[in-house]
Amino acid sequence: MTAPQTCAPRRYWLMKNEPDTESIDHALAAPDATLAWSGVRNYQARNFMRDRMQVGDGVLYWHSGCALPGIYGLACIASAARVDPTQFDPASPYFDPRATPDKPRWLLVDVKALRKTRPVDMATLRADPQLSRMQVLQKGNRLSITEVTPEEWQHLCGTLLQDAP
DNA sequence: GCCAACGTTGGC
DNA sequence: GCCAACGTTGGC
Repeated sequence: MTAPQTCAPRRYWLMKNEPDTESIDHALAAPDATLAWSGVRNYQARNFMRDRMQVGDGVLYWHSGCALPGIYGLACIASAARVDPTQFDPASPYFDPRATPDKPRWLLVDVKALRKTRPVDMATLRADPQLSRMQVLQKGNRLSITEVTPEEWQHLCGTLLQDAP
């Protein structure tokens, strides 16, 4: 017999962003250190936001498309999923002509940056046997949002993401 | 800039 | 509903 799920367990996420314009530094400098995570155009990632994310979930803030992709900060989910307005904006690179306000296709969440970490790149992650199953390390992974297990999160926080000695 | 992997599209 | 072609992602 399990306890009633009045309070669902916290989950953990890895969220990729381009550091040119939306680095952990940009996020920390934003009002309330919070960014609207717009531009997700993949159904699986959208469904994570819609179905599984909850306010307070932990986030590994990942920089991608840069010299050294990896974890650069810690953040948390700061809002429920809501309609991503960039899908309706013809001037936006994320414009989706098939989306209408009546039938929106894409969602976003607010992400609140908490702090920078030391950079932890993919080679470092791969060198840790306890992290070998992280989705971001799997061949062919292209998802910009992946779920991190509580074990991976705890392990990371206890080792690689601790402040330098 | 390359290219493997994967998602999406659209003809049938 | 199949599946080939195409586009995109993102590490390298």
